[in-house]
Amino acid sequence: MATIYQVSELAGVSLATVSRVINNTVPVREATRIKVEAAMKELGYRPNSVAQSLASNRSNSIGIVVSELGGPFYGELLSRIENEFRAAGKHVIIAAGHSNADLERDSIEFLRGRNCDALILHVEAVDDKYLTELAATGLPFVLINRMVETIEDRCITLDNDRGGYLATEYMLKLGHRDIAYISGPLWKHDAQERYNGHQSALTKFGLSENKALFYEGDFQETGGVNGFNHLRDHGYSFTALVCANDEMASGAITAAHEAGLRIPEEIAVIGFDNINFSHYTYPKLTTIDYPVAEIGQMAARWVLKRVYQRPIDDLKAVFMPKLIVRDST
Amino acid sequence: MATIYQVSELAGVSLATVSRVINNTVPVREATRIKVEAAMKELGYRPNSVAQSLASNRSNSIGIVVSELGGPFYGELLSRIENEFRAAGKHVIIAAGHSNADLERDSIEFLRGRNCDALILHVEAVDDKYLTELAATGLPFVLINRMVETIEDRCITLDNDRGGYLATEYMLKLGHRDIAYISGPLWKHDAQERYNGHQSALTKFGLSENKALFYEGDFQETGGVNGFNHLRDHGYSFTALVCANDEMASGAITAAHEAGLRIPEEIAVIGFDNINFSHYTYPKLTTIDYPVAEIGQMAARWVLKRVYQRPIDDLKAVFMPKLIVRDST
DNA sequence: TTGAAAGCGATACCAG
DNA sequence: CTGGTATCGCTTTCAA
Repeated sequence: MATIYQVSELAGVSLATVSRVINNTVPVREATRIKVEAAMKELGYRPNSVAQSLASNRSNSIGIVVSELGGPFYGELLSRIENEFRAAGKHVIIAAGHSNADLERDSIEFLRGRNCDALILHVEAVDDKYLTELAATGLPFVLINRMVETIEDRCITLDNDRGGYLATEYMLKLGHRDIAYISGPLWKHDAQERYNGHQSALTKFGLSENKALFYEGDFQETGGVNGFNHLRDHGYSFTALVCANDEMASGAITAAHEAGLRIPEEIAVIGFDNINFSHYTYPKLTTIDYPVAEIGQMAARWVLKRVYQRPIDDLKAVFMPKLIVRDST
Repeated sequence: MATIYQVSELAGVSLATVSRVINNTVPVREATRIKVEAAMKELGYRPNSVAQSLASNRSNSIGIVVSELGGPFYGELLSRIENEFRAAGKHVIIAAGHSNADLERDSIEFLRGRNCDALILHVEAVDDKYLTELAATGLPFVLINRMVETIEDRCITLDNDRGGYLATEYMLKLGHRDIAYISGPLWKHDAQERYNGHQSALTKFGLSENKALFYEGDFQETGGVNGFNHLRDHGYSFTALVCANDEMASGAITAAHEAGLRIPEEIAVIGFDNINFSHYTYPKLTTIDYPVAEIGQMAARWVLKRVYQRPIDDLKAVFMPKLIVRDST
């Protein structure tokens, strides 16, 4: 692989000049530029990005930590982020945190070690203190789907509370009064917030929550299945089921089918997230839209603006969920 | 951020020695190692991986090109690959090729520019010639889900032909004779192979293909919807539908529901890939299993063995698809 | 076992 | 506008 030195030699200019035409930072005489470009072409030269990073102290890479690489939710998120950065000539390094504090910390350290210019984090297990201290180190990063007061300006969130409210409110408006709720793990911020929203809606309608109609799931499909069965076995009867995400809703629908119940006639079901496959279910799932793509894009723009000084004006920090009515309610 | 130089100073040893304890390449006296480690700890030292890469001409990063970052298929693939490398202290840089030759080439060039030690490619649009030449440059890479004879030893594939055969054979064994087929874009190797398998099965059973029962889709859900409607409008009637992937099968099922048809009583449907969400459908989708996780793992191991000389014995090149019977047939 | 010193391939400041 | 040169942080001979 040709080096900048060989190019400068072939072009008969100094090494510094070649660097200039590569980065076209300062003006270079047209004739010189042409000579250099010809030389680069002839040698098939491509700058060594590692050397560039070392010299400039910029890696042009952004680290991303998400819980899982698989899964429709993260897929879409990553996809959008990659797109945005790719267009800007940056690239992403991705690591999985698996919703586990140690692994999340590991991933973050790992990425820091790769000299990422910035990080985009979707971490659930590390505590606020860790993140606050991380911010104090000067490492630029954005936090997705989580609000930490001390570093509020780095948070891009969805109003999960509102989403939870919307879901249950919709059921209430349809006339349901016995509404079961399958939650995500309550130690996760978003699960807790969605649940809060659910409770608010009940309160708003003058109802008090029936604990027998609550189940704490795991945000996975099996959680939906188990939750549904548990509620049917141990709980009061209910005509509506609110699930804290689509995977669990899908599981619940499967379980309902197996129990021979008709949806939505006998039980109405609503999910949350509006993942790509939420309409694979039958009947198609009514859900709350989580604008992942937009949030991913915004996170990328935050970095572009704050770290790379790109001129971007509107940085939006809080996104609003939206009710998507389909056939399961 | 502390540098190796500061560590060496604090520890009272030479810079070279510090490097040795970091990489524990050559023996270092126990006492020395302890001094150095203490110094590293005190300074909160973490090696600068960029500098390491430049000096060693090793980036410890593996580039991956897939068609889309979203989507259940690639998600699982990436997830497994990341896992495997993470455990080996390597990391992945991911780029999307979007099934487009220019973008795929771009992605590859981009990754080469980042000095990846190796590449794992799931590319569909670039031609064999390009890949062959790429191999000739000395860049180590594995090709997933595609066989290019000239670089056969770098290919890890699924026997798509066999998979297509299995799907149709199963329908035939169930007694179906009017079997419609919704294919992927035929310019894609895997789509073509799966289709070939379908034809072989028909032939094997002494049937000739009815072109009116063929539709070329796009591997997306809408392709399944359109395909189904097209076949119903323009084709002969059929009792079974073979789809070249699960997304299209899901679309077809939706369309069938809308047409008021019962599955599998009136139309049996089978998919291909066995993506995570293939059982979200109702009835649950019968399909052909594509062992993505294993293939991802194998690709990672290929790299670990070939590029990083890790002792790994069994490198398997061709994987076999498997019939997964659920409720849609 | 350890140290000294020569790179790795760029960037960027300082002159000219 | 262009050239010279120090520098980035670490790896890797070569000697000692």
